Amino acid sequence: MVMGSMRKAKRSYDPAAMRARILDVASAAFQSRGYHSTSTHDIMREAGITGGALHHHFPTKKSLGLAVINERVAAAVEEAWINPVRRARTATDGILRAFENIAESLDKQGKVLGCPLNNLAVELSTADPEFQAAVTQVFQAWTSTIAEKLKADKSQFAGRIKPDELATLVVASYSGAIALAKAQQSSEPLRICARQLGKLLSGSADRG
Amino acid sequence: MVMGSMRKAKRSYDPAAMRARILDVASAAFQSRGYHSTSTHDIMREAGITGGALHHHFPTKKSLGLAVINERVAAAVEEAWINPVRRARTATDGILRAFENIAESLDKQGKVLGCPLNNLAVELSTADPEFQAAVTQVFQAWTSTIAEKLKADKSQFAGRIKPDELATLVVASYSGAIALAKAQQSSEPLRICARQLGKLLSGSADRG
DNA sequence: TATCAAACAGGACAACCGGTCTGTTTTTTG
DNA sequence: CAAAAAACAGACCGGTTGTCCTGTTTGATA
Repeated sequence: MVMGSMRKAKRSYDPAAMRARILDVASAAFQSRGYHSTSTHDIMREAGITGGALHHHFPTKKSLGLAVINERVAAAVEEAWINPVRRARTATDGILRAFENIAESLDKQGKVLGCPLNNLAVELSTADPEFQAAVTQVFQAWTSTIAEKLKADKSQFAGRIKPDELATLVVASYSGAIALAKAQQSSEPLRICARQLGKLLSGSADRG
Repeated sequence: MVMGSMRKAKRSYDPAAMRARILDVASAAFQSRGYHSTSTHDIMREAGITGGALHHHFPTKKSLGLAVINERVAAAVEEAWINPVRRARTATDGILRAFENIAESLDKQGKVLGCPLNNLAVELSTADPEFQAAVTQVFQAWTSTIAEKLKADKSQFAGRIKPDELATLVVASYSGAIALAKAQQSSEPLRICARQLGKLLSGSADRG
């Protein structure tokens, strides 16, 4: 070990970047290993930071978990579902494309880690009221966006279907499908559910 | 503290009952708190046993977890889904009744703890291959039973629908619905999904 | 430039975790 | 009925966990 040439890396003193790096590492770790199986020391090591830095930005592990849900997980749901559905031509189109896009990205990756929201929802909902509230809020935004798009679709005349209920089924089907996908490490459940869901969505348009 | 009148409870030396009690406590604890959040000491204390007894029947925590999945969780799925669906008049009838029965039992209980299979599937599938295999097997038995019932239904003429795919959607919808129910601590998502799913199931019968 | 708070570094700690070990009691076996 | 095996009791251990504490360095402020 040559010590003479080793200089300590200077501190960057960029609190925003530090906080972002912690959230990056934490959200990735929580998704792949889960909240309880990830220790604060794991996060410190993977992020290359010390306990002081972690404690400064997130005094407790719980506060870090809440920040991951409110900032990273919410943003992920927005990118994968909320924005695509809003921009889509029709609700059905946006929903089925979201399924397909996620299924494709799963095939590209080696492992199926599951939906970050669903993972934390199942693990932490009953563990803590604050976690539950944070998770519920993201689910709510997700569901209501789909419901709004369904209402906006001109092909569905008012009263024939219940957009809020149909949106709930879509979210539930996706969450369950990705849970199945995680269990059998395959994207097939996602594609299967998309196909079957498509029948209901197209059927609702002309039958109600 | 009066010690003179205290007698040590005699050992029962009933290994089957001891093993059953451990599985009772463990499966209940795993469902309400999750696998990783439940310590072996928790189980020992709640079951009123010592480390020696626990280690004798289940040398490792993992072996206990596998036994819970293979014996208790599998049995729970059989009782709540597999047997009711087999005995039902039609597949649609059995499926919707299973949703409704579970929703009712959730209302009776104070808390929504989620589906024991789904909980452990999400928490442990990526953590260990043996857990994944055990979970997948239960999912498989569940799905194939529904698919078989769908095939047996005379109202669905052959080729019009894909029973295996429809069964996957049913299981996924239920798993996701109960995840939503757990998140918002309400049985509503379950009832909503049952209603929406009913449209697809009845529609499949006469339209395909 | 002196002052002060924010932003880290890094060690320490009590509690806890899963697993092991030795010993004792009961049942089963030969 | 002796011997062996099974079924426990209960203490113990090394490693890990989340959190806290004391410094030190930097940027903001006045």
